Amino acid sequence: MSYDFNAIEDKWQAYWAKNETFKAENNSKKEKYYVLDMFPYPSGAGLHVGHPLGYIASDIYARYKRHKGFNVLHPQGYDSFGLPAEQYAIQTGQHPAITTKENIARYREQLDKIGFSFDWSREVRTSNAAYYKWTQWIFIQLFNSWYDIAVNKARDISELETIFASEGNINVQAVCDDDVTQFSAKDWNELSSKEQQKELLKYRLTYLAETEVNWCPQLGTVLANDEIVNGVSERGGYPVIRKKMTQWSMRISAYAERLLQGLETIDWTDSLKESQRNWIGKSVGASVTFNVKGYEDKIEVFTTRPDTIFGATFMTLAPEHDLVTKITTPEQKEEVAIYIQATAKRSERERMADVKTISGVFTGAYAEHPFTKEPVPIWIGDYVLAGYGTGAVMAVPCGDQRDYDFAKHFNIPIKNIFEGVDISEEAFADKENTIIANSDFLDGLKYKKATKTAIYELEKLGQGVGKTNYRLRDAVFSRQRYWGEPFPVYYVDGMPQMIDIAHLPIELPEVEKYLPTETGEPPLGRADVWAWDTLKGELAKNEDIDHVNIFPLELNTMPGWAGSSWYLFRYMDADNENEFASAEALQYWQNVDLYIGGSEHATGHLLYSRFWTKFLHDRGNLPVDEPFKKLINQGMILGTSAIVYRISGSDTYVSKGLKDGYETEELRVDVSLINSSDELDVDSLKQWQPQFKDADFKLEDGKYIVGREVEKMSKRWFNVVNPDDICNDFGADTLRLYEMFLGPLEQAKPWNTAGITGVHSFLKKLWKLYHNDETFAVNDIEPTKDNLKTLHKTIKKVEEDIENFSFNTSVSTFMIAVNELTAQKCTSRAILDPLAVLISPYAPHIAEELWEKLGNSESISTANFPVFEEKHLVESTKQYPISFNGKMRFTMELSLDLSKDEIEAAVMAHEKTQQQLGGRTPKKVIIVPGKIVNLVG
RNA sequence: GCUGAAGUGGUGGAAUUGGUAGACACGUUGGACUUAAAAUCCAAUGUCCAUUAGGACGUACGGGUUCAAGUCCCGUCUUCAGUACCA
Repeated sequence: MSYDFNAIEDKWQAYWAKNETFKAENNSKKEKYYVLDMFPYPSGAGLHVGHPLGYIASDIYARYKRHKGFNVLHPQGYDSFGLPAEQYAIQTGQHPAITTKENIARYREQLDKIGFSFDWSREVRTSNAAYYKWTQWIFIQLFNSWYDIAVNKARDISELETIFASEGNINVQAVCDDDVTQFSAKDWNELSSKEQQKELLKYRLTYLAETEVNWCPQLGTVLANDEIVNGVSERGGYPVIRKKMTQWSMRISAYAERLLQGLETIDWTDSLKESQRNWIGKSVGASVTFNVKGYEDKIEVFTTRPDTIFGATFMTLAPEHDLVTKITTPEQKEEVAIYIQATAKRSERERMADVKTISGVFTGAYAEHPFTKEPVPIWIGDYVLAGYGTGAVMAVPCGDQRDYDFAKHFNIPIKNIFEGVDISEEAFADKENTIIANSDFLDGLKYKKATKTAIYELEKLGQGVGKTNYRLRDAVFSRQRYWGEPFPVYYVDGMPQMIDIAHLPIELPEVEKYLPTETGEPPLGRADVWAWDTLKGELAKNEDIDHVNIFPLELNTMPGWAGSSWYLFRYMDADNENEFASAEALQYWQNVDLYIGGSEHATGHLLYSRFWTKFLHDRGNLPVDEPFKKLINQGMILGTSAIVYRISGSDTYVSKGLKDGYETEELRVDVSLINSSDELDVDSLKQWQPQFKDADFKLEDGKYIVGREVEKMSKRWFNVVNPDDICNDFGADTLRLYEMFLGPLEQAKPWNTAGITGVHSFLKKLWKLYHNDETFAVNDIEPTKDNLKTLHKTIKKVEEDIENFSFNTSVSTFMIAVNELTAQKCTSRAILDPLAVLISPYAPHIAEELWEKLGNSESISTANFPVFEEKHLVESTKQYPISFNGKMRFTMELSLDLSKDEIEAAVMAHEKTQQQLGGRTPKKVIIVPGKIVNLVG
């Protein structure tokens, strides 16, 4: 009876589907455990072997936790809105809804083949109206909220209106737009309704504002900061320009401090937390106001070094700073205009690439130093960024290298305010190891005290205040695209109004042309879309908003991260039509215990979902304020591309070993045409693409050898390996084990099919352990001591491995166990029964099959097992000979099932006995739980 | 530049806390079975010296601590990832 993996896997996948084996119950007395994968974009390319890596790891953990007796929620779904789905639809000329549906069907088929224990009854798709109804609902909640700094949480906007009506905004501490001015209750009540709405918009957590956005003409949309990499769009790599547009924004900046603090409470990797910290970019310092000589205007700067204020010998403004044109003197006007034009021409990317060149120009104007009242020349320089702080700096050349370089370049005086520090070569940026000098009342003080004193004195003058600045910007939330959630918004007299939640969802209309436009006009704005009759008709039923026939709807759509920011909660109660999830479900499942996904979402999805979670928590909609308790980043599986070498200008391809004799160019060819020793199947290549049809090949030793390159797995490099092929040839259990065996979960590693036979033959050996040629060979004889030792050793190691997420070493442990038990000719049920349990999280199909043959009625996947619970004494005594001062001595290692305290007590007793007997005591005893290392004389 | 991670055989990678470095697997070599191949099984496989017995050297490099270092400390080099004029 051979190991027929295809039949076994089909059988059990059908069984699991039919019996809904992995359906999680919302009402359970068991302890809950929530294991989640980052849900995929259903792109047209389908899954490659890299995608399931994280899913396999989470599946092992989910299955393990079920065995441990937990009620495990392990759902899956699709992030089906957003740019990738739409780009694919554009390429294939089909409607995104159709391609998305097809892609999802394909993904599902591929996922099912691998045997995941997903609870598909809870599947979510962000592009389903039943789902995005609640995305729209959350948007409305954000619109109806403001952030109260006094209580440090979001509150209902109606409460703010009440405050305004009774006392104005004088006592309100809120996160709001910069241009908010003070008003009294009387002022407020005298405002027109429209003016009041305008004012409230400055406080709402999602608001409409004319902002400088990152506009990508090729994609026809704006992009968030995290969607731009090195100055070009993350998707497609197209140029991005700055443009002013009226856009919806999310006031995530209100949560900057809490997003930072919350990192302390969650179990994520340090590098990921560090990325979020950098992205939030907290810096503590002071805001200082400089008066401009001859003008009423003031220049506000942010500095982290108010202690160095006496070293400020000039100021630098960003070329885009509002005051530049106003304060520039007539003599400098031309020079300044030329400079501004030149910098505007340089793209963001060029500016970033070229940080060495120092450029700037003097405005001719002077500010006044707040303390010395001396004139401070005002310069413009593109090293000052308009987007950070106030777009202006007080330049302290002695303490900041950039200011120093700028000053040297333009011969601006440098004043040394550090005692005994040489600044003739470079600035002195060290805060800690110096004393301030030449600084009036700051003389003789150290950094800390000087900072405090400077802020105190500035506050006394009314020219400064201690301030904490964050790099985190509010997130632009509008996209000029078709394939996204419509906003539940219409406009009356230019002011946004929320559509009543009774009318949700606002469904995305069917359109003929969904391509983006280069001008920024949203696709929904095209005339043909005004067949949006369903919506209009629906809205018209409500007399209050009958005027949607006259007043326009919001035509932008939401960005890709909208739906993914809260999907984890929808899984808890996926079919609920009345709430995004019921209070009971949310209370029971709380949040995700284990989240596995790629690190590329560090500053996007993972930050936004934390933000929405905190917001919904503030508004009483969630019991938790962090979405993901523990997070693991799986490393990427890379492809190994195959390269052929074409002799330039010819149709002749030369084998790798001969290529140095020619001038060649490299072409990538499909990796499936290559065998395990890098030899190319020339005939298949000729079939593969027309360009190779009549090609000649220069062989070495009768073979064409290709070059190899490890790079990202991608269709365009022809290096994609499809998991379906692996499942067909070796089985899903082999694929699962092999992906784990490849190396540590979190590490990037190239896919290489070479080693897969080792894992596959392990499964065959496992099968043979339970079978004697044609018959099932397990019996009820007593296990031997060796049998038990092998089993218990394996249980201990596998449990440790799973808890530590070192799945790769478990596979080795299984191999050793099977080899040992085979050598021991073990046929005892008492061993082979628990062994099947142990392997089942990794290789569930074969485990189920063996488990059934063992005569068990219940599915191995649903039963709880004591095997992971037992504590066992592992008897292993090793002796290591070591050399100590020229004499042979021994160390002894004992593995005991005792706590650390118990071991300590035992060692003390041992020492005492040894002393009483006059024997030698150990020189050193190292104790760790479960083990003693005992150095004896 | 800064931050983080890492550097171990021909290859992927093991080695909880300092305690037999190279588990396990791939590959390679030899053997068994077979008419043959595949499959399967067995043996060898860090490097060097030695016929053997055995010995020397070995975890990027240079130092240090220790009875004992892949692991800890100091310095250097390299690679990968993230980030970047953040005032």
